[in-house]
Amino acid sequence: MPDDAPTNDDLMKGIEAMFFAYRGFTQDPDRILAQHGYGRAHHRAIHFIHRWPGTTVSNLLAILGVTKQSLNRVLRALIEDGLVESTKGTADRRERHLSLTRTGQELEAELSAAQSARVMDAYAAAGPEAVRGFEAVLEAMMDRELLRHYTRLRDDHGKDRGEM
Amino acid sequence: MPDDAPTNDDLMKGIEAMFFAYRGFTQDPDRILAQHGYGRAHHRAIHFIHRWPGTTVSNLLAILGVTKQSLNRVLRALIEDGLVESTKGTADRRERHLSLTRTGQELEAELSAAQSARVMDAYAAAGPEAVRGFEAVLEAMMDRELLRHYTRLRDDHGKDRGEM
DNA sequence: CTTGGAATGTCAACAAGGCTGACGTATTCT
DNA sequence: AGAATACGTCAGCCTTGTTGACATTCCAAG
Repeated sequence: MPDDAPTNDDLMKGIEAMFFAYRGFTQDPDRILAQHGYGRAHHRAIHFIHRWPGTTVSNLLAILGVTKQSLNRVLRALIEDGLVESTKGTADRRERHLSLTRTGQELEAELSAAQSARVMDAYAAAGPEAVRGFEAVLEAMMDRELLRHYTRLRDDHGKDRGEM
Repeated sequence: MPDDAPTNDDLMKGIEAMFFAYRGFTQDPDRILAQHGYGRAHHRAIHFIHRWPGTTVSNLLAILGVTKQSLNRVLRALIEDGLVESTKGTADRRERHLSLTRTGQELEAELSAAQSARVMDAYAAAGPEAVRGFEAVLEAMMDRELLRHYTRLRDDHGKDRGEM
């Protein structure tokens, strides 16, 4: 009965927990990125390109929810440094398909290892039951706009399988 | 048995969930702040001053984990705009004790209402069991350094009760 | 086949909010 | 008396977001 009506204090605690947890969440990647002269924006690009290799610039724009000028600055650096490869589309030659080079994959692995370790530790400490709850709450809290674009991308990617 | 070993894909999903959820989490406050010419940094200051009225600048520095120059810029604006009040300490007159003015409390209430609504909706959608899991995982994911400072502040605040 | 719009890149300018380094001023502690 | 603390401030730099404008290439529809 007291469960279905969270108090203001409960909500405050949740809000502060999100703040402190997000700090912890980004801490380790931030350190690694700084060593390479990159920031979080580069991490996000690298992450989603790794996750959906061959995806286009406009897909990335929709997922990340930033302007093309902002993304382009980041992408240009990654391409110049040889971490990301940009190839013209075959079906539609206006599109650029993005993928990680060998070097890019190495950095991605390093970042992913650090961040996953933190998440894995938290999962282990809280237990599998808690993890399901964690994911359920995050799911309900997500930005609907970005999520919509992301699920669309996932579906498109599924359809594309075998033709690339 | 499969539960105690999250796959790479599980971790990836968790990582992306944190990204999209944090976006959702900050979305509504960001809109309100923009209308007032403020940003997230102002929100964080307002939040913690509201939470611990009379707290000092160095406490805030430790909790937020930023430099005094960065915090000062934000604080100066809030004080000049009449949202935050800074008063010299009585015990130690080098300290500045921060509190929200009437106007500051109004903005805090507006921000808090928006953010709490989003969190409350997510809690309601996921259920009370999930909320406990959510908090357990966040707890384990938190930045230890900031958290240490924060719990110290909470304890100090308890001891101070009645003398301010 | 022309024409509108989509996908991309780029230049310029600006703002928020981090950072470092250096310096000044009360005030307290030793 | 002198060191250390709490705070404020100036100056400059970086990343990452923004808007606006313009060019190119290419697809698709009239």
